[in-house]
Amino acid sequence: MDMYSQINKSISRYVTFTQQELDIFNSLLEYRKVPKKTIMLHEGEMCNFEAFVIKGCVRKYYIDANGFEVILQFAIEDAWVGDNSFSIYEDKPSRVFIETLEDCEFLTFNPETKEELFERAPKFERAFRILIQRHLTITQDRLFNTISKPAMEKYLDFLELYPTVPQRVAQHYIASYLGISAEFLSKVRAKIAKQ
Amino acid sequence: MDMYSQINKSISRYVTFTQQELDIFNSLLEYRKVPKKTIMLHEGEMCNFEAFVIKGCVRKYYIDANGFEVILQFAIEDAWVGDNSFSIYEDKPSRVFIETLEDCEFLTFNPETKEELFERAPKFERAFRILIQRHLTITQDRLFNTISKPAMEKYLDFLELYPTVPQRVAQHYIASYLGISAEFLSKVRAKIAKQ
DNA sequence: TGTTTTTCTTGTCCTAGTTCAATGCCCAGA
DNA sequence: TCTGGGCATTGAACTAGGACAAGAAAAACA
Repeated sequence: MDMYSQINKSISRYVTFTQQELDIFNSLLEYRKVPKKTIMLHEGEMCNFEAFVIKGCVRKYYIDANGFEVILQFAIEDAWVGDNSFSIYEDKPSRVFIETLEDCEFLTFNPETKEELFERAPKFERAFRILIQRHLTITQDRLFNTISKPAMEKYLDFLELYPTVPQRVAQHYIASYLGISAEFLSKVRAKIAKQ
Repeated sequence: MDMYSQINKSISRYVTFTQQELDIFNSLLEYRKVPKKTIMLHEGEMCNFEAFVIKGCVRKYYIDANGFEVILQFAIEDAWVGDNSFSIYEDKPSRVFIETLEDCEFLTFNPETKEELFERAPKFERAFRILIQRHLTITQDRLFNTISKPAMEKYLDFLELYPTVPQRVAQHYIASYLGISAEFLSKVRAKIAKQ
């Protein structure tokens, strides 16, 4: 069981590839090991990678006009991170930060190797389209939750959806993800505890 | 200037197609005219279309547990609407409603014709991937705004981003899009007016 | 044209969530 | 083993925005 079996299984979930296609895929991936607390992408930089998480946990976040962080995504094992925003196509610098929260291992593409992949094995275009579609669905659901649910419900939903994350990251990060203050999350938790 | 020139220009924005490819594209599209106030997709149904708006305005929305509507998208000329959620790939029914707010004209795909398009002209896979990517970026920005900005700022941003929409749709729809109550939006507007 | 229905505004009261500050906690590192 | 710096918790005071109600205005429609 080599390091590619994990990513190959993941990419094959909605599209079936031949061994030859997977070989091309794997040959273009670059392995990267990144220590904890490393900022892999700063706002204002061009994002030159798209990373599949083999092991570890990272967060992707904005910083607003008042210096307030808003976490867009926690990426753990089997997830992809990168500035998968549209700005790449308009050559605009990234608006997000990406930071490791644990020691991490990735398999990564850069814009060139990804292009090469699509040229040599066009079926991957489809797989990545579906991937982004899933990402969009998750983001839309989250927007809906953010708007329409009270803090406690949001937190309980989060626990169900990402049961392993609370044990791995600081609570104030989860608060930031939910769009509530760290203090209030603490109060919500206290309320849940005494029920 | 026929009815396809608009959609062809739009789809060619980030990918260049041959005339032959565009011909395939156009031949698979179906023209649809839908009157105002028509619900084109109900929650619980399978979405069998993806529509490019030639003319008119539609809204896409969720209804939450308390019967409260949350608008996900206003689609006007040159935009695409559909339940472009991931659920299509898992054969799950839609969670959203889609309703025309004006008399509308569309060019539409259904799941079969879209598949046929990808088979006969695979380059479209790429164009639709980029399209979804743009959609994702917009949704992420909106999530960020929803979490981090006060109501007035959200409204002013909306005016800048969609300057024509306020003249076309009822204000309480905009409030729902922004995630604030209709009454409060009215108060925000009053405050802006006397400055 | 008047009538009905929908939309918008304004005011009052109320609550979920914020901000700020104080306290204690839990480790990571010397 | 001590120590200092992030974390979490709790409380008190405050506020942005919500809910409700009533009236005004503007569309829709016949």
